[in-house]
Amino acid sequence: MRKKPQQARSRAMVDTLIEATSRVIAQRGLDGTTTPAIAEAAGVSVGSLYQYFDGKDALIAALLEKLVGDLTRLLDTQAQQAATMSLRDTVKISIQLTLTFMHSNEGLYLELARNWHRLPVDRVADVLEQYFLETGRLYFLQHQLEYPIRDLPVRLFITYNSTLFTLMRLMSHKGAHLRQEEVVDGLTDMITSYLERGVQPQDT
Amino acid sequence: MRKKPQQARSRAMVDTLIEATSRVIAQRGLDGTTTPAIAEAAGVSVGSLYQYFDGKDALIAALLEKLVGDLTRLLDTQAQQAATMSLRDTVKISIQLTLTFMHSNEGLYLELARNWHRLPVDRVADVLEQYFLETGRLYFLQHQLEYPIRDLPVRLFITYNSTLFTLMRLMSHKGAHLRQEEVVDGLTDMITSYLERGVQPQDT
Amino acid sequence: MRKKPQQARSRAMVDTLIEATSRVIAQRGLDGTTTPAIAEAAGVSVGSLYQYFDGKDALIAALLEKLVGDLTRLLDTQAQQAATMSLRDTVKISIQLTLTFMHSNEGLYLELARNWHRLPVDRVADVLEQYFLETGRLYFLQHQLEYPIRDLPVRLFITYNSTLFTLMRLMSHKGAHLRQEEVVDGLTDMITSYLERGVQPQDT
Amino acid sequence: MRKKPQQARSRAMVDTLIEATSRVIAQRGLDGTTTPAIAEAAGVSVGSLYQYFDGKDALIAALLEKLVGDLTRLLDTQAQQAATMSLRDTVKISIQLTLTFMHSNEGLYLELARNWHRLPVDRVADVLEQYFLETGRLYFLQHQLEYPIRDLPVRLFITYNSTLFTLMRLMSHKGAHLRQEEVVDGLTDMITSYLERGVQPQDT
DNA sequence: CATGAATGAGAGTTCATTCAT
DNA sequence: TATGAATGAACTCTCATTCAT
Repeated sequence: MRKKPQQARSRAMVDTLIEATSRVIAQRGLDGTTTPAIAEAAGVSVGSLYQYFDGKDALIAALLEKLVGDLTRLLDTQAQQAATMSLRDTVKISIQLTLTFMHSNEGLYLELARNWHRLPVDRVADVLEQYFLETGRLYFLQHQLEYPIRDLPVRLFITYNSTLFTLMRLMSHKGAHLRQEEVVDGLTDMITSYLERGVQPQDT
Repeated sequence: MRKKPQQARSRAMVDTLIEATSRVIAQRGLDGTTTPAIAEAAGVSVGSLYQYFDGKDALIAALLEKLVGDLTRLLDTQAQQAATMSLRDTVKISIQLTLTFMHSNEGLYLELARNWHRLPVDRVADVLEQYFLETGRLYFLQHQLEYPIRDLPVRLFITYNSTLFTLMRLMSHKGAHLRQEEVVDGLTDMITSYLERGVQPQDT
Repeated sequence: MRKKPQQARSRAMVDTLIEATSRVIAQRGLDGTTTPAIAEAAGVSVGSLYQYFDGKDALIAALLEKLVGDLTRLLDTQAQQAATMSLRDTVKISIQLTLTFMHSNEGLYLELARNWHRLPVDRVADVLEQYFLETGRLYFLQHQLEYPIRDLPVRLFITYNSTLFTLMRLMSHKGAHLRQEEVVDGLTDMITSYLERGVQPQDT
Repeated sequence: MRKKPQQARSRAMVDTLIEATSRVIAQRGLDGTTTPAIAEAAGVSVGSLYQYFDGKDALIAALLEKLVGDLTRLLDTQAQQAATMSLRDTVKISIQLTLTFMHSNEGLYLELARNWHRLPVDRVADVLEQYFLETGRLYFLQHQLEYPIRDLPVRLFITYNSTLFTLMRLMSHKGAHLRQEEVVDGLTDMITSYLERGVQPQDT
């Protein structure tokens, strides 16, 4: 960001620009996200964009940073609730939440997820991983499972990538011959039982 | 395609161009794949490119079409062998094969997989699905399992997308703190047990 | 200049801006001298810049005007001393003074000299010419030379341009294979003897 | 240069572009020399410019390179003639030649000389220096002067910079109160006698 | 058929200047 | 009067595509 927003309308402009970037990405795709398009969507001149951001990439990075914040807040709430439920319910609700999330904002997050390899997603990935680790920890505390899950990092890596991309593909399906609910249930089943198998048997 | 390659020379040209496209995508990424770059890699003029293809998209479509063919041949062989093995072995070998495949051709297929949403991948997805369905059918025949698996399409959709994208993410990891073998084993475990649970109990 | 600085505050602002312009030119070169850069260097908003100056060019013109003043004062002192010395010493000291001058202020004057053709330098040139004419006049008075030098304007034009640009080139040399002292001595020699040859022989 | 000109019209294009650059620099100054202006002057699209040159700088570099060639040819001829004349005549003719040169091509070379510090002029400077050294060598051979001039590099540096910039300033003078001929004669006088003083007295 | 020169729309970016606050 | 947000013309450069040779 080039300028520290010192006036009230500056902060508004920053938000407007990030918001415009969201809309453009959602509506025109990442490839159609050009500086003119963003400026137009924000109802602002190109110059203004460069007053506040070093360029297109910086703008997208800021959007992702904002996403990190939003996600953190969302997941923090979620993690609390998750701990009180069964593993299966926790998993299912997480999957449904992800699906809802990806549908929100005109599919913005879907488009971002699709293009993960072209974006600075490390921070986002960290937040997600953190969420899963924390959720797991709380879950085990709650359920009095003494030993932590075996190979937790690997299991998390596999499960959240499987979830994310399977849902992504599901949403992209044109001739949706697959019912959304079935896929969610299938994923829930697959992941729950996989995670359960990682739970160490307690000593007797 | 503008002209049917009726002469040997023409077919050679078409192949050369597709092959050049592969190399450029592998080496410079999909975004770096420009028509001049392809023409140069093919040792041919841009004009010739347009003699045989309607443009860049048509060329990439042709490359994917060729990939469909290659994949079909590869998987046909694979399907035969798979039928004789246990489900777990079948799954594991499929995953390993996928990994090898993605590493081959200088990472061409990895780059294609990453950019699936920008490419006409429907035909490729169909072939993969077909393979899994066929493999499943043969497997059940071989193992005398009377009833087909429950919700087979859903299970296949979930498993191959999970596999594909988890491996894709694994290969893209820079600070690879995850051991490849562990992830393959984890995926194998998750998928095998998920599929097994879809097998209908036989009437007694 | 838009407003006559009638208040002390205003005059201070004008000076601050001109001083900031100096620094920016010296540090970033004339091409890198932008209005935002000047405003920032002055610790002032761009708006204020335009309160006191019609624009960038006006600011630079004001800087040159200030330079005219500084130069006048500097040279006035110099002219006094010069009159008491031999022609050779006068010339040498002038050259050395020019060199020192160009090195001062982080090379500001060197950068201005390099870009003379893009700047309103007429006034500066006039002052320099005036100095040389006055110095000459005093010199001849002092040394009881009845007749003025022949073609004085031409000789001055040639000598001060030769000095200025030769020194400028000397300072810009990267692989300085020429010793500064040698060049100063060479110039001194060339100019002194050229000027001497302009001195009219006195009637006897 | 991006492309080796393989077709005849390619070479023509390269020449056209360099020639257009010349005209634009001469007519609009170096600051007004933009890629659109060059393309327009060449009657060509911007794209073509980038087919043959890496950008504006490369184009200007090519122009200077051409200048090096032209200059070399011009000076080679000159050097031959110079050797047969007196030192004074040689100097005078060189100065007049420089003046003519700077006036030619609508003042192109004047504008280039003015902006020497922003251009890659090393090659040009080398050629000039080479010319002076060679001319000197031939001159001394011709006139049977046994010993070479003292401090030749310094004297050349001083004389050609003095000449170049004094003439440059002369040409830029608006209210030309100085007669061109006078300045040329003055320079000739100054330089000739300066060089002569560098000639070593022969042993007797 | 093959060539590669030529095109030009459009992208990213900068900065002198204006003007509402 | 001071501010700095906003502007937009202009610039450099890219690349898919066309078409004369």
